[in-house]
Amino acid sequence: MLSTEEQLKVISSGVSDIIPIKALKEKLDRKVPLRVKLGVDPTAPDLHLGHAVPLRKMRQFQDLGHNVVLIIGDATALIGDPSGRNSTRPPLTVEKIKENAETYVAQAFKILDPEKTELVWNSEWIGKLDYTGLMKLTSNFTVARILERDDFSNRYSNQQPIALHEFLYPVLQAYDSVMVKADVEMGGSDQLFNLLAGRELMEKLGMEPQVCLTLPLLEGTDGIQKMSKSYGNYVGLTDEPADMFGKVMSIPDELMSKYFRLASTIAVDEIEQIEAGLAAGELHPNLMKRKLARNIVELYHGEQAAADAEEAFDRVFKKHDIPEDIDEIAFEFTLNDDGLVYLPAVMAQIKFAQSASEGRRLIDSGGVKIDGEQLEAKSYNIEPARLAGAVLQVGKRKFCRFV
RNA sequence: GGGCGUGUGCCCGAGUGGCUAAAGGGGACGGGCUGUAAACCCGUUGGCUAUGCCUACCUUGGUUCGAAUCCAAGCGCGCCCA
Repeated sequence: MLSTEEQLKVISSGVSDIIPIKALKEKLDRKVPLRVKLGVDPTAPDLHLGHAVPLRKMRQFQDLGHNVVLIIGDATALIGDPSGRNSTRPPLTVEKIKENAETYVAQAFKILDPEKTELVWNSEWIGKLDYTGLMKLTSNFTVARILERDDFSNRYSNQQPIALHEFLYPVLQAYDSVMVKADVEMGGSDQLFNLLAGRELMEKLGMEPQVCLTLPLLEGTDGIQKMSKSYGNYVGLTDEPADMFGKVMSIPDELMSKYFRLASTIAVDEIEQIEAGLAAGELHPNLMKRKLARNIVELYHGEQAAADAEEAFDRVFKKHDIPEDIDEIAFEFTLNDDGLVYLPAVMAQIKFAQSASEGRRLIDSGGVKIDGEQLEAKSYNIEPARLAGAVLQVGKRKFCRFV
């Protein structure tokens, strides 16, 4: 095992807080593998790089020789985490939870080392809690303590309802920590309250309290809002290699370092060199972003796919060529009275434009090419011979070949 | 239960009888510049083979030659009183 100092360097890379850092040092000094806990809500079946952040951090712990406990919160999912919410979440059905959990685990093991992962469902112990148990458990927390939490106090003062069972969420999450005897629990920075509740409960029950490690939220490809499916700025773990590469390339430069630290497998020492090189202007941002993109694609799709994705990227965006693999579309052209094809309608039908009107506008603004040749404004009607077997390009990234 | 206010395009938001397919901003998209980054510049942003036609300002009905704009009811949201 590496020295405490060396381990801390890796562990603290990219994190937003470790509370208390001193306790973590003491734990590491014992040279005994730690139990690192991450609880996940089986609510989001399609994971993206934002979800991968805590998983990556878990993997780093594993690589340092520690063990991780991944808790599927199937019991707590019935409540729904109130973190960052201003209203009660609708409860999930049991079947849906199972289904989500399965996809989650499948994707999570692309990152985690299965050998060093203990996978548990918290219904195992929460489901066994009886009335007496629940009373004992909840008596460890006061209403005032729970109400301190921002989400709750805001809702309370804004006269928005807080259902009684929502108070149980932090309590049960804390109970998870007790049951798995966690040394470290990690979560997003919005999870701090829940993590601290675990620390508090363990202490009350006479256990050594866990260390809370929070990770920053990862911004999406727009560089502004947190990565989320609903903002359309996410990089999905199951995205096609070429897409994934392109999306990573499109993140703002300022975000590179964060992505390196939170989403890539590149070693901390090397990241520090890259950061220094970029700051000094010795390394070109584009090359470094490529490195990042390649590494991330490699992680989820393998080396070959990453190399192919980069090549395809260059082809289209550097050489302005047509990509190798284009969707081939068997399309029956309908001819108008002049024996021509009305292209805007075709574009709408193959979803390259929202409507024929938009298709017309795209043509007028020079965004449409046939076999690489830009169409002039108002040239809506095309000879069928020109389209047969030709490649239609709309904008920078939409291609198809008519067959 | 009572009183008041509010509802506009993807989002915010102006408009308060005809000049409104609806100002302005954001976002998005297209073009230019580039490193598919950022910044910046230009353009587009309801539908329709289209110098015009059609559908649109919560819903339904009404007033009017004419309504996003006035009236009524309903629905949603918000505030105040009980």
